[in-house]
Amino acid sequence: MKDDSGAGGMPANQTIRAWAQLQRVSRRMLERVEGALKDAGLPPLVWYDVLHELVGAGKAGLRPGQLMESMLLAQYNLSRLLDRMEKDGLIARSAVEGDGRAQMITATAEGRRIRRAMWTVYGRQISELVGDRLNERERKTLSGLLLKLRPSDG
Amino acid sequence: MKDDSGAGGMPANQTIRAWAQLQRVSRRMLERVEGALKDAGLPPLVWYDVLHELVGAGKAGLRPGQLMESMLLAQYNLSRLLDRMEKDGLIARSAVEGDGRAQMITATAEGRRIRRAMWTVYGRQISELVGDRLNERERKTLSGLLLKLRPSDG
DNA sequence: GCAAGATTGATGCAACTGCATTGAAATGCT
DNA sequence: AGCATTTCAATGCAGTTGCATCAATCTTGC
Repeated sequence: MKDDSGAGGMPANQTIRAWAQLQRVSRRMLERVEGALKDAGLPPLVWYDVLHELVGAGKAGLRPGQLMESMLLAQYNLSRLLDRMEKDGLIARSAVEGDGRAQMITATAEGRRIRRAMWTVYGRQISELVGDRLNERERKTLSGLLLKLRPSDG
Repeated sequence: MKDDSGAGGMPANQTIRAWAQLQRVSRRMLERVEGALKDAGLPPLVWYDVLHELVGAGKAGLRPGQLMESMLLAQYNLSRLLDRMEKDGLIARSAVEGDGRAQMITATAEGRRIRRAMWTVYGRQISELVGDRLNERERKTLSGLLLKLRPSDG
């Protein structure tokens, strides 16, 4: 152990403070973004993430399992999220050749349209919340620290 | 504007990355903590926060409004959270002399006991997730950056 | 004193989440 | 081939959250 209590002990005050701030700030920013989307009459942020992944994946679309991984979303949760998005016509489910269990998810034209509309709101929020508050060096530093904090998969 | 797109424009890639990482990491860490509490048969993290505030407030307790502010919790949400905690005997509501609308929330002995039990799990998680991954200088840097990110109240 | 408005907290309802389980299809083993 | 196991996705149910609204009490201005 180098300076804190070390593995297994109780955290130092500075550690607790960093943790608490991280949670508070992250949550507050998220609320801001969700609020801005709602004010614009747009769907919640998680819809954007799905659409973003799907558009990035191209015409073939993605398997739910892939979305699960990239979005850190539970299986049952994703399943129902896709239900809602399908009902709203933003995504389509299609069967997979050669595997009757599997399915392919793609974004519809309307889904792509909504994604663009969401980005005008979402992107502006990110600019206001992060871009306008941290300069490039600070953003890099932050990214680096967050990378270290990424929980291990174990 | 100094280096990013400036107020109103769309965010630079580095900005988006910092934002996305912040959200991902924060969420993953939160899931870890919630999971650890659940594995230990303990209540969710928000219960800890309530108990922590109440214990910190001393014998007199706190008004729901004060809890709301310190916890960034919506009123209706807090109201029902307190219902559950009261039902489990961890907090008590009492009338306020001279204001029939108001109430005072205090932690019961059982509530204080549960808080301690939760802290053994929660504190260990914070150590593992933050203390063991960032040294003191890094934690300070992170805190400083997060302070800058704190959304304004406007 | 009393009506209008503000404040404090609760609640009906719809949407969402977490957990466990199920159903259906594929794979592996013999 | 035949049956157990694994994989993929959906679902029943209980708990939680968000939103709007309500009910009770207090405050203000007259």
